[in-house]
Amino acid sequence: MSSQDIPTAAISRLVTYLRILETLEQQDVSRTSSNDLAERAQVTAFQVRKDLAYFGRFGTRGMGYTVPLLKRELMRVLGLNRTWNVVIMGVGRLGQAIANYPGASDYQFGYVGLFDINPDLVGQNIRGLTVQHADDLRTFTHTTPVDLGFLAVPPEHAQNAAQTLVAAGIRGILNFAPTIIQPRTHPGTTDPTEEWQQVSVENVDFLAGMKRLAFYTLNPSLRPTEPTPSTTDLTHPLEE
Amino acid sequence: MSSQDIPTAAISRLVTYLRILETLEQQDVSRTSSNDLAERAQVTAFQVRKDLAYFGRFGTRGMGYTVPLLKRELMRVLGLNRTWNVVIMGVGRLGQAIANYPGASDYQFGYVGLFDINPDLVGQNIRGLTVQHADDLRTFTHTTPVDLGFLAVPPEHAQNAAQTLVAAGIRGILNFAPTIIQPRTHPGTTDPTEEWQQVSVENVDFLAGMKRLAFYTLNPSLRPTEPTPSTTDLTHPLEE
DNA sequence: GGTTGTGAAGGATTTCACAGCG
DNA sequence: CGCTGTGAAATCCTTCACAACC
Repeated sequence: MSSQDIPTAAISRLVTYLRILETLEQQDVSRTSSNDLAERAQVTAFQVRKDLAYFGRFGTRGMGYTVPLLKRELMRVLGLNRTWNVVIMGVGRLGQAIANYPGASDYQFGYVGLFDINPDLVGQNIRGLTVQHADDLRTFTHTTPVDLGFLAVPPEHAQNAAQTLVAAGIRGILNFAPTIIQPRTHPGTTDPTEEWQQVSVENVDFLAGMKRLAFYTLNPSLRPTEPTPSTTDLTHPLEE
Repeated sequence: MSSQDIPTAAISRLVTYLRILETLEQQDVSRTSSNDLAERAQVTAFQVRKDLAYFGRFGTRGMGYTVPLLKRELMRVLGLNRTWNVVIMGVGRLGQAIANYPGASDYQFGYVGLFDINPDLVGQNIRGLTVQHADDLRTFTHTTPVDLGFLAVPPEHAQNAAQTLVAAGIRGILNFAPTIIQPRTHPGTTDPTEEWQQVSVENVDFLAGMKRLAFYTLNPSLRPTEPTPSTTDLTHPLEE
């Protein structure tokens, strides 16, 4: 009950709220409300308020939320007000697409190194960075602090590549490979290794998304229903 | 209580189980168990059995599951034993990366059309397909049946592009843009339009994953804990 | 003996109603 | 008077224990 009482879904929603606030800010909207955010994020207003309440009190009763203020607070909560040094492991087609994707450079995410095991790629220059051999990652992290590793290798190499990242001291992995990274060095081992203990892995899985979509397109009735509180809190449940 | 009682998380896990079964089949492993699947998928064996039970009885008591049989059943459940005609809306860098990503062509997902509104791209040939103008999608669907649309346009065009897909009769959208697609034609409208009623949207969101990773790397204590039932069902809670 | 399939218990998340405050 | 913040209720999902069966 002590730690670990913030639902992971809440974190995903915070990212969504932040995105909405950025859009509002661009449109010079200065104020918003839990109802407005809820509608745009496709959740209930209760949910918005509860999610925010996990991290503090950011609104003004009777008034709502100030867009720039709430945006700043959410960025702080999510850790987006600092710089993040990122290496990409695997610079084939996928890794290069990631390196070139615009938007990652917002929020001070910066690519500081590109690594691969393919001799044809090592030495090549991509986006101003020279591709280095994966074996040199460990030495690299001695001179350059690296916070996150983006894993874009073929699925059969993903576990090994992840181990290379962890061995180099990297504690956050964004896994693009369609496979599950096991938090242990040796497949048989049951207890996670000490250094794996602190590693966070997030998955971005195109193929899985495709398959989920196939299922829900075939079975629309099993689709989770989007909440539709008519604009207001659904006070006046019925007239009485 | 009748429909809509299968957790969405269960569907994601089925995709994972299927992937594990494919790996096992490649390694000529013919049998598995809920314990084995659980360990590989990083869930509990209870969870595996419950997830499968939503869709049928696929195992043999005392024996476990037959890999090819369970694989076939999961493919059927997920709708992966039929062909899916896909169009890509938006063939900039991201859309082209998607078109070239290997693995999508498994399971009979096939790209039948590429669409964009950029005159520089329209007419170009990519992977054997000629890029067409988005305005021609509707006519296109009259001659070629299209099941799914992959949305890879810049976020500010995503809502419009989604509407084009839906207007053309497409009922499944895989959204790669970092934005939420509203299931309605006009922003103000509260009731989803008739045709949007049946549309399924799945999101594949690289930037959101990056931000969630930042949060959990900064707050490892809030990370959801992976279940670790020692290999067996955790019978013998303690010796007694 | 071993492993699945499942109703029931337990826990976690979401929904709610309203107190609290500008 | 309006909208947030929040303990309590309701719901949903996961875990469990064990019956069923090979």
